[in-house]
Amino acid sequence: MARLSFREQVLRVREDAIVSSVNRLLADKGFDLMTVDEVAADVGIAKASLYKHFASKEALAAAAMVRLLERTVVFLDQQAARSEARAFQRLEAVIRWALTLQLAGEMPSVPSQNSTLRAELLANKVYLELLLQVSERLGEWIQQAQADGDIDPTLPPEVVLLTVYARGCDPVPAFLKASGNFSDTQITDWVMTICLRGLRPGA
Amino acid sequence: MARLSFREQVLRVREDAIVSSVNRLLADKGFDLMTVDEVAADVGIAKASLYKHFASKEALAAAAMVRLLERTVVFLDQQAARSEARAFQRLEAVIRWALTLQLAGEMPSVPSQNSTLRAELLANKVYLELLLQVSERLGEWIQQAQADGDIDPTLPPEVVLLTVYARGCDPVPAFLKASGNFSDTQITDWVMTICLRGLRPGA
DNA sequence: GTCTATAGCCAGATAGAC
DNA sequence: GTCTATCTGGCTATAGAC
Repeated sequence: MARLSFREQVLRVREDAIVSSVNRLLADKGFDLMTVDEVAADVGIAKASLYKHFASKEALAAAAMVRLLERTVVFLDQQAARSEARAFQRLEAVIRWALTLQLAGEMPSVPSQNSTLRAELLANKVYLELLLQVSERLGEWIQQAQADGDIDPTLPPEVVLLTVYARGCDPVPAFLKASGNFSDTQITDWVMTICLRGLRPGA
Repeated sequence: MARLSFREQVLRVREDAIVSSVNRLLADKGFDLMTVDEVAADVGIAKASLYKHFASKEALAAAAMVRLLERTVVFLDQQAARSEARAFQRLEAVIRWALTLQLAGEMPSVPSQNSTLRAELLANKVYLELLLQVSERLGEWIQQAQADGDIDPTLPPEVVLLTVYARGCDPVPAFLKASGNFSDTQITDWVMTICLRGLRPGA
């Protein structure tokens, strides 16, 4: 039993290494331009070995998305534990975290246009359940923040939620970073400001 | 000479039909998922004929981007003619126009990640010149709006410019439209509000 | 479970007749 | 310039030995 457990641990470590590579490549090139050959080369194993762990390229991307959502749940737990914080501040922290991930090149991007990928994600129960959980918890904070007068109450929560999610694939931070003129902190602050207060002058 | 001119006209009409198809397919599926076979089928000609007009798939996309920029210049001219308008109102009109294009499925999307496409665009002098012209004219309006106190003067104009450009590939409008719960006008107004005033309650 | 080698497919691009 | 037919390369996925 100890030996079997050890093997399982090795398996998990290897699969985690695979998902890490996929995560980075998805952040770097996106799903369509990422090739399974690259993933295999990055992990350092043969392509056929990859397919022993994951059934398809879509399954690889799904695993990366699931891990992202799992980490998001952990982050939401941490924020929920800040009993002194307002809902708005928690949302602010979530957006800031997403921007940090993106600037670090760790935010996987999966185009919603790809139909085969979309189908596989919608058929993935773990993914759907996590996505639902994250959306519901963010939705509660959004409504609380609206009740607190911190977020425009005339906006439908659905619109606010999508706006928050969209920070995960906002092209602006990457472009600003590529220009080389600004620090990550500056970029994050500006994008946060624009998201929360808009382009108009502050109060 | 009249006959040659006629032939040239036919040529231009055909190429315009090609670019229109490319434009729609780029808006619908994006560059990576768009296939040249689809373009040919949509136009109603053979693939080989397509290649008599455009040298590559990248050249097709570049032509669509050039046409978009040309139309943008026309729109900027119209706005510049509104002598009573403030710079901020002109920028507002530009963003609204971009959102309208997107909701109509006429905003071509070319991922900045694709290196071959990127290389071809950066080698395209017409494209670069138009992009520069648009950026400079928008940049002037942005600085004017900042001087007028309509846009936060602490934001670098470069950041504001990228934020404006990003409205052209904002995934939020399409998602809201796909939900089927809102009209195009509502969607546009909300995204405009969020872009200009942020998520915070209005003044 | 790991590898090498390859099947199968699809998309970009071209040849050559008309 | 338009077509049909084809080439070529790259990518997903798998076969089969170890």
